[in-house]
Amino acid sequence: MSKRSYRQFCSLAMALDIIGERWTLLIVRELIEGPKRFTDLIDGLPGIGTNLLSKRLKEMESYDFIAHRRLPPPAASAVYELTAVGRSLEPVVSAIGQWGATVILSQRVSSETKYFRVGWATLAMRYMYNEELASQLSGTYEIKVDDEVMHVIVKDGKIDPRFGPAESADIRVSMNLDTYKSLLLATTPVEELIKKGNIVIEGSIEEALKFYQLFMPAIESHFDLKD
Amino acid sequence: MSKRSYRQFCSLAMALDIIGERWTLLIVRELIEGPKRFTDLIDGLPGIGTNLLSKRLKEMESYDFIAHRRLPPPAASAVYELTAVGRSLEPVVSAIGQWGATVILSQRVSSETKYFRVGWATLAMRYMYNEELASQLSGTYEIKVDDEVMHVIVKDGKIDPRFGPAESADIRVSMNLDTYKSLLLATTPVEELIKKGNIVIEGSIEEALKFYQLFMPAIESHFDLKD
DNA sequence: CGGAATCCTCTTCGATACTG
DNA sequence: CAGTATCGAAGAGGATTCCG
Repeated sequence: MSKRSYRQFCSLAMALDIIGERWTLLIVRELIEGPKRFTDLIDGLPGIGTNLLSKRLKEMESYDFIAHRRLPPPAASAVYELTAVGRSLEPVVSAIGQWGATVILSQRVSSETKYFRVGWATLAMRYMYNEELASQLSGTYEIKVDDEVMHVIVKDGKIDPRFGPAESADIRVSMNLDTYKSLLLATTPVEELIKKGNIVIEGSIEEALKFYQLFMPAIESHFDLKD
Repeated sequence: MSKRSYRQFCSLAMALDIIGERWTLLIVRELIEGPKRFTDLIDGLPGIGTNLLSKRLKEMESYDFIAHRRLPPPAASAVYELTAVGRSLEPVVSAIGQWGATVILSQRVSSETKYFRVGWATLAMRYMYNEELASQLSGTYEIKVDDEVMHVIVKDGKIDPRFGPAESADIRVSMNLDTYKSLLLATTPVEELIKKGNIVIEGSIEEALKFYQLFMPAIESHFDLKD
């Protein structure tokens, strides 16, 4: 056995020995949303292969940053969930995610990203939004990408992005994945996407645009990266 | 060719496509210290193998987060250095490093870490020290671990850790790697290490202990992680 | 000597098939 | 549904060689 290791007495290297393996941080991302079953994880990690997921889960459990728990009788299934140590990885996920957002935007690296889950967007929103702008806005916004739905509750300068449809939304927008990509990569102006009908909005367009602005700072900030 | 990719439209996954490969973040760590030559990098990355380092450097150059520059005639060697995009990875390195420090401490994962470079410590100090305590201290502290030397200039609540000996140090401490490990992992009380002569101090012991306190918060904070 | 290419072995990954 | 078993493909790592 004897896991692969950098064998360096350095907190970065030792951390990477633990969380630097392929898929590990993506599993953490999935579990930040909440406890999940094995198959839920498979669905959120397209391409992983059941054997590797199984192996990673065991490693992560041995490091005590996830726990394998059997739910009480009614829903007699087993779930994986983050422990306190696992949750302490949120700043790491957030730092990498933010770096990714700005760099990907600055390089327009859309590549051929085949997969998308709306849960990934809810997580990203949580660390990408502009608090100051959020305090000037309030309401419930429902967003549909392809056939997945999420909604965001904006209130008192905070946002609460959630998976699934809203009970009562002030505004509903829907689009397909390609449109969503051009929206986030800022390859096409929003206004144009709306005019062309690629984005369908139920409710006030102005409010929808304001909502979009909440996530624009990241989109702008890539200009700072130029040498 | 066609690099391996998660192919997910998620900033975390896309970032990991770029920086998640083995060794990549450790190369960034090395270059945060400053521009380095190929062989300097090899020395700071024990076990990497020249072919793999070469491959990683090319990848990183293609993503524009490092640059390969030839120095002017006197020192006619080529160096690698971080670009602005590369430097923007510092928060990532810092977040992972901090997580590593606390978790490693909480689990006493010393493992069999064979390698150590004093440059790794200077980097770690930069994001691990307690600013409030630092403001109550000033002076130049020289630290020797095995046969490598560093020094830290503490002034106005800031610290400046550097590679190499100090021109004039107020306090000099020296120890071997094993002692350094028990010091940082807090497996043995400092006082005992000093008494036993494992740590040799030139100058005020009290001042040396105060200096050590600068880096203790991280050592204490692991208790927060218990479930 | 610094840096890169080649060759070879070993481990890890990824996809599918199979089992309780 | 929740994994285990299997196997070909890709990547890692060490040594050696080649080029300047």
